[in-house]
Amino acid sequence: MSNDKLKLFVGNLSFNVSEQRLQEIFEQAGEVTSVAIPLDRSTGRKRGFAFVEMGTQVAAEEAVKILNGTEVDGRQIAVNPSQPQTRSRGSW
DNA sequence: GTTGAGCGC
Repeated sequence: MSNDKLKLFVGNLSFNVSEQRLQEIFEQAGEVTSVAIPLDRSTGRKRGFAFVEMGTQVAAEEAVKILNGTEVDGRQIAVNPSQPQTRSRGSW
């Protein structure tokens, strides 16, 4: 079965790569709707991970299977479907 | 170098 969300979590990311770079990479798998690299809200520095949203679910699955383990800037990225945005207490 | 975003007490 394949019932993942359109949101993709990218871990083990190189600090040298940018959202624009990620989008080009993920467009190989399908339609990229959005790319985001969250920064540390305390320091404003990169944490080494990113989020990518695909226009369709099949594209997201293709991204996981094709781009997971892809070497970017000398570092292999980990692509997985993202979990719900675990807010400590703001879900309701 | 791994789950964002408001978040501290």
